[in-house]
This record gives sequence, structure tokens and C-alpha cells, in this order.
Amino acid sequence: MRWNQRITIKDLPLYIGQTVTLPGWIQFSRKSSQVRFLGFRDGSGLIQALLIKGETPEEVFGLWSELRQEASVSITGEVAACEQGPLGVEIKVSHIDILGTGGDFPLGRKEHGPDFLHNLRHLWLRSKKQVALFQIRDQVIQAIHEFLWSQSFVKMDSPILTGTVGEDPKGLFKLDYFDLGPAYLAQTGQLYLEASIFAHGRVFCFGPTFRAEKSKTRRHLAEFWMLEAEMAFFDAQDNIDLQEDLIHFILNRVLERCLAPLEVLERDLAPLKRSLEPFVRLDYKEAVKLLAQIGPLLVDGDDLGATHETALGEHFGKPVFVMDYPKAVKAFYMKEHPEEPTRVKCADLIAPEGHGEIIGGSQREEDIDKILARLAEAGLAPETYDWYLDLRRYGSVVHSGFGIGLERLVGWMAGMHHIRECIPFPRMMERLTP
RNA sequence: UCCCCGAUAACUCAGUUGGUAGAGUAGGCGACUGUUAAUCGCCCUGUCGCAAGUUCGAGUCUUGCUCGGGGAGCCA
Repeated sequence: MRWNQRITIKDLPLYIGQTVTLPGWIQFSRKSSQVRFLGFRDGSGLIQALLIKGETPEEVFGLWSELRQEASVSITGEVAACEQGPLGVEIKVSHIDILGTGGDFPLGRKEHGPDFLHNLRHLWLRSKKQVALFQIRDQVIQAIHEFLWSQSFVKMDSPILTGTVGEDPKGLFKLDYFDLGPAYLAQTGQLYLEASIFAHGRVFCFGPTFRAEKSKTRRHLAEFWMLEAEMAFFDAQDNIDLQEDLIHFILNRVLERCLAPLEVLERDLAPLKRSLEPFVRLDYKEAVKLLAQIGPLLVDGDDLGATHETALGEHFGKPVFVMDYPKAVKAFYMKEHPEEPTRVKCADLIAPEGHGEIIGGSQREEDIDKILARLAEAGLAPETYDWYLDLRRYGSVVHSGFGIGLERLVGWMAGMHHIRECIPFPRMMERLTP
């Protein structure tokens, strides 16, 4: 049988009354005197398999002691309708082949601490909630690609090894690169995307990003996946409109296709549905005024901290764009505000429920002299950016872009407290294995 | 880098004024006619993170170290 003709668990509702053979793993087992139950998983779904005394052959019934959690087995049996379970079917076992034994699987069905779970991440991924979480992550990734490709974006992968320092000379992972001295793991693909818009108009990249910051919070990882998009002839307003449409598209997709995984994770859907409304758009100065009333106080000119973000998210109960920050707290490539030269045309999107900033974006400065001045202020060597400055020398245009932290986005939608669970193998300050 | 908290059975934790450790879960055996974290009975499980100090005596008090958790800053 060809691979694509195999029967898997998700197909079983179509096979009621028929006998099928399925390979998979035992998720759990329970028994009473007359009936024994196996939770059986094959990657496409989870189903309950029954061994019934007097009905199931004795030699199969006698295999019980070997049918331990995470043993791999091939099960043959008749598919029957049943009330319980998401698929509404179960399988009455007539034969079992043991493929691989289970042993004492270290993860039980009870509570475990984060350190223990992360040390066993390679096994933890098999558990029900983790399976649900990565189904959601996968849908988010698919939705991002679908939306952007449907809007004429071209995927232009950016380099991971880079010699140019992106924005922050600190916080970079450094390594030796042949005879050329130090190389760095990319913190952003933005400058490369800016180069690409002149060829393709609208581009994006989506890949791992590395930050050597010694961050120990539930919102930070040393390695995370970032979607970055860059658009020619988009001003700050267009940029925000696009971001809002993209997030709405992803959210609709998750609410359409991920209801079962969201239920497994016990995600309250009300805040997600509320986020289908238009997002709040708040000028930085309005944010300062609002925070003066609702607290915590934000000093005019300072960057927002985590507590400010949480307060704004709680106040509105849906995502909030905070726009046009002070120039001093933002990167050199952001476009100077035409009316207020102390500010830049940027926006961060803050997710509700304490999930913090999930998008950072801006219109880019297209005036080469202003960029040179900003580089000098920041103490960055202009010759390092010579190729980037070429983009302003040859056909410079209005353009904008943004970056989305995938794990933060997934963490918000799935309602995860900590984003370290939202990536298969998290890389943090004190954790490099598995 | 800074602040706070923690480390006791395979896991999650309790452990009183300092007197050599206990529960639940997991595991083993048994019971139970359909279980959903099943339930019930019995049994098993210890370098109390490491090192030093105080003391007749330290899981408990002191110091140092290691590891972990939460938060800040930075950012996505």
C-alpha cells in the first residue's frame, strides 16, 4: 500500500464496522476485571482501544503487562462507534504486535515541575497538551505564509551568519569565521529585506533569530523564530493596517481550525474573539497620559516597560498599537517624525492578558543624511553600513516593515504562561540540551 | 548584570522550639462489568543539592558554592 493510502486514526470514522490495522503508541492504559482500555496514538489522533474478556483472544488479553505507556504497537481490530471521544469511534482489539517496549516512562499523568519537564523535553513533546500546542503553532505558521503569499509577498531568506551588526552591538552570539575574524548569529534579517524590496516590492523572511541577552523572563528566549516583512511604498499607516489584517487572519484561522487543541489547553476563547475587533491605536503621548491615570506612571521620553505594556493590554482587553515613540529609545533606521523630529514613525503591538509586545515595526528612514547623523549619534561606524547606505543612493523610496516574535504570538493565542513551551526545543541562558 | 524565592523518595510536596524523615502520585501485587487524573486494599521507595561551621545532636541554624524558579533591564 502506498504511503498516502494508509489508514490513520483520524480516518477511522469512515471505517466503522471494518477491521483495520494501525501502528502507533500507547498513551495510557487502564483496566478493570472485564474490560481493559488503551489510549492509542499515531500522530494523526488519539483513540481508545478495548480488550474485552471473552471477546478478545486470550493471548492478546495476556499481553497486558507489556502494553505499557509509550510502547509502540501495531493494533488490529474492528472499528466501532462510541459516544465518548472526539472522533466518536473506538477500536475492539483482535490482535496486537509489540513493535518496541515501553519501560518505565518517566512522565506520568500528574504534575511535574518546569526543570524536570525541560530536561525531558524530547519525551514531553509526546504529551497531549504539547501536541495540542504545536498543532496551534503549525497553523499559525501556515496562516502567516498563506496570508503573505496571497498578498504578493516574496519569501527572501536572510543570512543567519552575518558580519554586519544589525542594531545592537551587544547581545550578539559571536563565533570565528574562517580568516575573516568574528561573525555573528543574526538578530534580524531586516537590513537584508530592505535590500530585497527594490527587487520584489513586498518581501518577508521567517527563521531563527538569536539574542545573547541574559534574559530570564517568561517572554524571552536566546533563540526564537521571527517573521519579518518589508514593503516598498508602505508608510507607517499602511504598515499598521497590514499588521492588523495579518493578525486577524491568523486569529481567524486558529479559531477555525484549532478549537480542539485550544480546548485541550483550556484556553478561554473570549479574549481571542474580542481581539477580532479593530485594534486600539494609541499615540505614544496618549499612552503617557493614559498611564498617568491608570498607572504605572510612564515618564515622557522613556520606553515602555513590561508593567506599562501589561497595564495597557489589561485596560483595553485587546491588542494595542503604541505609535511614534521618542527617537532616543528606538533604532537608527526608523523614520524621523515629519512634524516632531524628536520622535520616529514606529509602532509596537502589545497583546492583551500580559503577553506583552508581539510586533515591533516602523517606517524606515529613506534620507541618507539623516541615517548618517543617527549612526554617528549611536556611535556606530558608517563604513559597516556602507552596503545598506547604497539602498538610499539608488532609487530610495518610502518603505516600512515589522517583525513578529512567533513564540510570543503563539503564547498569546494558546494562552501559555511562558513562551519557552512554545518552541520545540527552547534555548535559554541555562539550557542548551536536549 | 541586579533583586526575590527554592533544592527532602522516580514525580509533586509537607516536615512544629534543633532530637536520624512523611503524604499523594508513579511502580509492584490483588479486587472491581465501560474506564476518562477511574476507584479500593496491601507492598516497595531516601547521599534531605555540595562543602564547611555552630551544637551532645542539623532536613531544620550560619557561611560559601552549584543548580533551578520568578521578576527587572533589553527586546520579538
